Amino acid sequence: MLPIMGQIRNDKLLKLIALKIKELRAENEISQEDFYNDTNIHIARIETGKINISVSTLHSICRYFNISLSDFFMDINIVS
Amino acid sequence: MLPIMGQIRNDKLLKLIALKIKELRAENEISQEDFYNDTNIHIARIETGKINISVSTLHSICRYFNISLSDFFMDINIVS
DNA sequence: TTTTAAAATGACAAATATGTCAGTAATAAA
DNA sequence: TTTATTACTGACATATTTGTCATTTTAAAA
Repeated sequence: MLPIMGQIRNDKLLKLIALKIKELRAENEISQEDFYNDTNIHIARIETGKINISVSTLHSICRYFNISLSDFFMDINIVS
Repeated sequence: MLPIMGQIRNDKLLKLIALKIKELRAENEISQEDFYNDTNIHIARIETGKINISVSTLHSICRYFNISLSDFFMDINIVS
């Protein structure tokens, strides 16, 4: 039995997700405000890694940037 | 501006996630109860697609099955 | 058909995300 | 340094997930 920690927020993961989203937004030159106006997603608190977003929310973000969820996680590999 | 629907639960996505988890559990011959005992994650309500789980929770599930998040989403591609 | 194991559903409290605004800090341009 | 833009933080109500059990339904085995 692995020492799985259940749903407890995985901060390292959230930080990487935050970074990735920041990158996508930078590449596409979209401001947080633009993003909010287009999606109603308050991305600031996501980009600071404070929020453990749902898969639906992440999916919406990926769709906005035309990237698949699989690609989104491509360079995100957490061990613990 | 795309007709993004914000964080509203994406049922089609949740169904596919549910299926994928079911598959993983079948492949590994783990019962929901075993899974629960090992992870404290109540997977039944996830496998019925009723819950829009967080990325941390999904990450825990993937770790349990030794699969990356990127691989998990490999065959999950939703348009809308 | 009865027993047994597994899956699905339901309930409930506590924690947390989400939607929405407003306000502050940081950065860049004039 | 002032102005303008963008990023970050905080707050609050509402909705939803999560943790935990218990119960019902389904399916498989005896």
